[in-house]
Amino acid sequence: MALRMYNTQTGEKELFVPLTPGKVGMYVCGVTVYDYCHIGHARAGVVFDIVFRYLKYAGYDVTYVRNYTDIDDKIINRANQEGTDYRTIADRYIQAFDEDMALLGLAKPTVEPKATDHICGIITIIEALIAKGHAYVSEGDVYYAVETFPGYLKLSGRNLEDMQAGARVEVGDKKRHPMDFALWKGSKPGEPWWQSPWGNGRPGWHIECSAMSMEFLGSTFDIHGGGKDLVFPHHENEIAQSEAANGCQFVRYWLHNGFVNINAEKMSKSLGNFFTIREVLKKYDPETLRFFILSAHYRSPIDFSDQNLDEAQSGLERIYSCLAAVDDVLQGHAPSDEVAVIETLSQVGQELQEKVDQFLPRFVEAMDDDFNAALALGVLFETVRATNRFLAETKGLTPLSLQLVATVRHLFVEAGSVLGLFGSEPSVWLERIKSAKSGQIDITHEEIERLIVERAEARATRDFKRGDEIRDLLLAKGIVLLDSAQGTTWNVK
RNA sequence: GGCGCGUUAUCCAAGAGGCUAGGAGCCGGUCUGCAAAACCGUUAACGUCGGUUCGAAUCCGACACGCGCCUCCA
Repeated sequence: MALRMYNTQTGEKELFVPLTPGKVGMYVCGVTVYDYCHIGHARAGVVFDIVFRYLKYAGYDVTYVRNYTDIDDKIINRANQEGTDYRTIADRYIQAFDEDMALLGLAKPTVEPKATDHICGIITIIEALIAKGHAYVSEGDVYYAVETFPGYLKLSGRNLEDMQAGARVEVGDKKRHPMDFALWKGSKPGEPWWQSPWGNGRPGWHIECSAMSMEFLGSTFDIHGGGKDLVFPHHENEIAQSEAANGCQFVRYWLHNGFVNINAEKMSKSLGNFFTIREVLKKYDPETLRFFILSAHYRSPIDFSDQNLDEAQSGLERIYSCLAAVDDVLQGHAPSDEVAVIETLSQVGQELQEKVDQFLPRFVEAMDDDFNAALALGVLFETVRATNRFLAETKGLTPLSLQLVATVRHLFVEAGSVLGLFGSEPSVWLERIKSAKSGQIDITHEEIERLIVERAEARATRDFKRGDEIRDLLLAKGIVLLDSAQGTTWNVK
């Protein structure tokens, strides 16, 4: 099987063949840095992180470019509100973005360019567009004339007439056609500006991506990604700019991730139903959020809710618990490289061996099929079950069975490196979840410990009534007691 | 109005003509003084109505419901 991916432009899954064998150029629209990122940004970030990681895993030499749009109306507005300059705002939210994405475990792209570092490239493209008759100057602004580009709207499969029928487009008198869009905007007093052949001004939205992708990936490159909401107008406009200026195909594969919904409705700023990554991470572990995002196919919508996050956490805990048990077994029982003498596996051992043998082929098959991470997770869970069963039913681990368990561990590390999961020490991660939960209770650890001791004493004298009373008391406060041969520990419900 | 997408068991969610997806939950079991936790096992589904086919969640058509884009958006 070979990698196939869904191309928005054709509406089909296509076999991936890079422009240059062994190499991939990939550009993903980052963020406009004027506020903290929300869960929708988290999804886009994670989705294309997986694409990036999987391409590398598949052996490609990947150049991954993800930009910061650090000059824009929204940034300027925000700066005016706060009585500061655009740079302060942009830098603040670039830093916040970096922090959020690092928490979510995103690998660093090869390059993370800023629009304002590419003003020259932007001006060059605009000049070329004007020279070729695709753009025109109008009172200090420069606009792209959409009617001059025959392929306009080919990505979203629409036409200009239909678009205007529902028209909520402002007809600016500076524009020749209502759908024309700004490449360059003359600056008003007090606004940031750069010198240009058309006077002082700043770039419009869209053009920065054409300039930066061309700078780092060339006129034609393999993959361009972003959220579905960027298909129109952002990506259409990028195509129009780049293809008209360069006279060649811009992007070979267009990838778009689905939305994050709240109660089945798109999360968006205008609806006011959004959560920032920071807010969510106060309550949930970042890996839980990442796991949640990966539990659905990247093109489907996902519904963000406490219940769904809780379920994701339960699932991830299941995997980490299994890995913790595996590490426990492996600790002190380093599997020897010597092949065991004549030794055969038990029935459950053979079943696990089978899962282990199928693991990578099935994982790769899932990921090859348009990055189906949800299916890939299914493979992991099946292996977890087989491993748990093997561990539970195997007494006295032989060299062969230890080797098997060690292989399981390696496979999870390998798959985890592609999914950006299981980077933590399992026992540490589980402990962190526990302590995070304990932040939400109103009883001190000392008090809990005192009651546990009291209960132990009661049980020692077979005063089970008192013991159960204490257990119920703690349960009412959300504390679950875990009795074991080694004593009693506790957890938050 | 134009264009597009979706509807899978209690919930989340893969799959896309015949082959156990998976997770959470329920229930049963192991363990326990009893529980809990953990682990094991188990259950159930393809929106409605037609059509194509030996065979349809899967393909085709109609309908219903939900959603998205057409304005800034990941």
